[in-house]
Amino acid sequence: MVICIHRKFRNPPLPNPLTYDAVMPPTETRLPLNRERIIDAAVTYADDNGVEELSMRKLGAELGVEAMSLYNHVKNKDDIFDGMIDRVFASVPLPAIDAEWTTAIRETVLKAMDQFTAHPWMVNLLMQRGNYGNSSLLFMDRALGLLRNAGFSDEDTHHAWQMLASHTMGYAFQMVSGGPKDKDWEGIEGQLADLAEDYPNVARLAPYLGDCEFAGEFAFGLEIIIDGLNARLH
Amino acid sequence: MVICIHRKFRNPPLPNPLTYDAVMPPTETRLPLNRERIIDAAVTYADDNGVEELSMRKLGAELGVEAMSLYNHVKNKDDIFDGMIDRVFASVPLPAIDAEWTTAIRETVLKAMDQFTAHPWMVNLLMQRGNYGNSSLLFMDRALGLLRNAGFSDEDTHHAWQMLASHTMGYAFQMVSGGPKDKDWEGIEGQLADLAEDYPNVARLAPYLGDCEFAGEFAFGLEIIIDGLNARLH
DNA sequence: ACCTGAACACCGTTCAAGT
DNA sequence: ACCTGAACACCGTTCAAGT
Repeated sequence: MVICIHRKFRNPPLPNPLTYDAVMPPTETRLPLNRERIIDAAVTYADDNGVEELSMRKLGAELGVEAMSLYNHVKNKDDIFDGMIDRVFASVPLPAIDAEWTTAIRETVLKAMDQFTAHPWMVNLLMQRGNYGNSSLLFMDRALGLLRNAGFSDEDTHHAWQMLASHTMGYAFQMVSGGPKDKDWEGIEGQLADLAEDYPNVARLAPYLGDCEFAGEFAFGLEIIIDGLNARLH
Repeated sequence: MVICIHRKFRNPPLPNPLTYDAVMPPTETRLPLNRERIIDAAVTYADDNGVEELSMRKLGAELGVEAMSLYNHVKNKDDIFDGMIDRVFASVPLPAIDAEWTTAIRETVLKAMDQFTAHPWMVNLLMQRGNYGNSSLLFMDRALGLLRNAGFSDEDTHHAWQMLASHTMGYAFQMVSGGPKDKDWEGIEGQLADLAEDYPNVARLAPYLGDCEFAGEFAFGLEIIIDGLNARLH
């Protein structure tokens, strides 16, 4: 959760005013608003409540400020979204550019997926905003360099990266789009049982679709892709 | 574009009232509103203007009706979204369940991709709504049956399908998320030239990233995946 | 049965006004 | 320089009222 000192001055005093005054004297605890704090709060809020719940007014409240104040530090809501995307990309460790490519790319892709699952709104934002921030460019540059150094041609480097990115985004997508939103899974499963004669294969594979132990699935496909690319390299 | 007869009665008369009266006598041309017509209009509107532009009020206007009338035939906006998704899935030809699996699955996946590119909003909606409508279930059931009949175990069938679906959604995703939205491509390319020393690999591969002849890319990866899956089958 | 206007509780964003 | 209140032009959705 975002720690919001500012806000406390607008609310009733804390249970123990002595500790309160001692720990945070009003004048210096009022840390100034800035872009970084806004992005931080937005990421946290989206993690906790979903991006679709994020609004300028709520974000302002979270920071103890009116919505309109945000516009002094941020261009608009899309700018905040771009900042959130960049923040996530910045948290993915960059691949060593001259390592053995199969293990290095596997590691990198798995780390990226970790971040995408940790921030389920990421894939959504990426789709509507694109990914041309500094962090994403740097990340991409390193990955391309790794593939190039491994011996892929320019064209095949692009092919390989596109394929790895698609696999990653595709799985992240499936994870996020997950289940039906409004209807409960109970209803769906009951429906599946009822309609087993209409969709026999879906019904039989429902257990796999349901629990969907995700990491294993993703790694399975990743190996096939890496193997295929490696075969084409030699 | 949606043909909207109803609306004409709220607007100034057509240039030639004689033809007008002859062709469409007011009483019977007023085709009643229903779910299907609403979904139709929504698909067309989203194709033309993007989903983010679609609102109940605009959709109503498109149909010559107030926004509130829509609620007589549709639960809410999400219900419309679900209808749109189902409509697209219904337009993908189902795979023959007992054909040779590699050619059949390739054909099916490519046809699905055709629809995803024809309706760029599809991937977006799918992500926020899930895909458990009748058409998508039927489509999925056939695909799973095809893989099962080819000899895959239940578990491998699920793996294979998940992988193919991820590849498809991932590429569709990349296509949709395409370029940066606000900033113009000019600016980005100029920036890339300026920052060639920061992102040398991105800069060198920019031509591939830019034009991105999409279908070839997608097919390239699809072959690798099909080959890999086939190897694991035998 | 179907459509409507008015209303409610929200949005993102602008702008003049405050300190 | 930073924050604010009021306002604007939009949302999705409900509901009582019309036919």
